[in-house]
Amino acid sequence: MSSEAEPVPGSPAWWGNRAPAPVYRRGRPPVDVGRIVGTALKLIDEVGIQALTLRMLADALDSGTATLYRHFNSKDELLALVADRVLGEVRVSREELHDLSWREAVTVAAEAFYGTLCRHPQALPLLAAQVPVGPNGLRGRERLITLFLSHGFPIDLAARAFTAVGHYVIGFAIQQHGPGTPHPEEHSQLRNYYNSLDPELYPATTAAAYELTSVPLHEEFRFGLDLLLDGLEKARGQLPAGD
Amino acid sequence: MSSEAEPVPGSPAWWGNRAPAPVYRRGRPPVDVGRIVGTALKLIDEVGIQALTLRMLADALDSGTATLYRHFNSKDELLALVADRVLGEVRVSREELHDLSWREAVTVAAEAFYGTLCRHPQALPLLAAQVPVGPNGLRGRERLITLFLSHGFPIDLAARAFTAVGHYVIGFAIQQHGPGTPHPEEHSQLRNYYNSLDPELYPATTAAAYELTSVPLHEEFRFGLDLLLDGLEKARGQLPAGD
DNA sequence: ACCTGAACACCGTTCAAGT
DNA sequence: ACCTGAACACCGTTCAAGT
Repeated sequence: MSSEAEPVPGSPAWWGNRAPAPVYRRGRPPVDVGRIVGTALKLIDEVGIQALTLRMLADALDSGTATLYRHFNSKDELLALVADRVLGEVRVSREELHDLSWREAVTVAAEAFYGTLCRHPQALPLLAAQVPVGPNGLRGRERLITLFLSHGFPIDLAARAFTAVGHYVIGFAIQQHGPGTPHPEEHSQLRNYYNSLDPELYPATTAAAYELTSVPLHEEFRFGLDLLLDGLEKARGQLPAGD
Repeated sequence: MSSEAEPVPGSPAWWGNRAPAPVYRRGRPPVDVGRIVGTALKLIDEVGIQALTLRMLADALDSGTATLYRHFNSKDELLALVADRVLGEVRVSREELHDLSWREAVTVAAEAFYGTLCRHPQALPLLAAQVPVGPNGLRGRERLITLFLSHGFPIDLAARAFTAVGHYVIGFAIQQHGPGTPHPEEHSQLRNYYNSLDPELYPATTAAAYELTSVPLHEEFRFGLDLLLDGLEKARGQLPAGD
C-alpha cells in the first residue's frame, strides 16, 4: 500500500516528478495519482472498462477532467497505472512458498494471480494489452523467475516457463471473464445454444455441450495449469543435472 | 470464402434476415455484409482496432454511416462478425490431419490458428473478448473436439483439452501482439528496460533479460504448447483404456 | 422502398481564464 | 502557481428528408 512502491523509469511509471501535492481544494479531499487510480479501478469494477469516462472519474473525485490531466498525459497512461494497481493486489508471501516444492509454489502463485484477475474481471483487457512493466508487474516477474531459478531451473527454461505460465493465466482469465461475459447465467445460455445446434452438422460440439459449459471455472483452470506443470516437470527432468 | 458459411441462430449471427440486396447505387459497388466485414478487417489490420471509425469504414465503402446500420445493429455486432471472419481464415484440411497422431494433428491445428492470429494482430482483442459462437468459430471447435474424440479421448477430457489449447493459443497471441506492441523493435526496447533495472533489486529479471526478450516468438509458442501436450499425453495415458 | 445528410448526445483533450 | 469552465474536434447512433 502507501506510496505505490518505487518510481520506475520507462513506460508508464515515470510519475515520480508529476504534479506536486495539491494545494487548495478546501473541504474536498485532495486529488493525487493514488486516489485517481484507485477510484478508476473501483469504477471499472462497477461499470466496466468500456463505460469508464474521464468525466465520470472526475465527478467521482469531485473534480474536473482538466484537473486529471495534471497527473497523467492520456487516458491510456491512466489505464496502464490501473493495470499495475491490479497486479499489486496479488499477495503471495515469501514464507508461504518457502517450504513448498517448485510445482506447489508455482501453483500457489498462479492461483493467487488468477484469483486477483477474477476479482477484477472488467479490468482484464488492460492486462492482456501489454507487457506489464510497472513496479508491481516487475515485482511479480522477479519473484516467479527467482522461484524457478532457486529450484535449479536454468535461466532460459526459467524465463520461458515464466512466460508460458503467465500467458496461460491471463489468457484463461480473459476468456472466462472477458467483456462479453457480464452475467454468470451465460454458461447455461451457451449450453442451450450448443444444444440447439444441428447434431448432424455439429456432432462433437453437441455431444460435449455439457462438458464445454458446465465444468467449474476453477477446476478447468487447474486442469490446464497442471498440464503446463506436467510439461515443465518433464522438461526439467531431461536436463543434464537436477538439484 | 463465398457466402460466410451458414447463418447460425443466436449471438451475433442472426444476419440471415438482414437488409435485402442493395438496389440503386449506380456505378458504385454494392454494400453488403460481406464487403463491410472484409473492409472493416482490412482497416483494422492497417490502422488498429482503436482507430477504426464507422465514418472511416463508410468512406472506404463509398457510403455513409447511416447506411452501415442497415446491416448490423451496433458497432459491437460488426466487430463480432469481424472476429468470426478472422476465424474463417484458419484453414486446416481434413486430409492434412488424417495420417497424423493426435499430438501432431493438434499441433498443426494450433499452429494454423496461431498463424492466423499473428496475421491479424490488431484484431486479437476481438477474439479474446468472448466465446466465439459464429459459424467459423463453431466449425473450428467442432473439428478440434472431433479430433480428440476420434483418437480415443473421453468426452470430458476432449472438451477440457480443447478449452485449454484454445485459451493458450489466444492468450499467448494477444500478449505477444497486443495493442501495446505495434513495432517489432519493442523487444530490444523491453530488453534495454530490463537491463536498466537495478540488479540488486531485480537480480532474476536482469539476469534473464536476454532470455525474456530475445527468444523467437514462434519458438516460445511451441515451447508452451508442447508443455500442454505433454500434460495431455499424461492425462490420456492414465485412462483405464486407450486405443 | 431503400438510402443518407445532418443532427444529437457524448467522448478525450486542450487552453485561456479564473482564484 | 495551481486549478478548471468552457470550448474543440470527433465519436457512435438516429431519423427525417431525400431519391
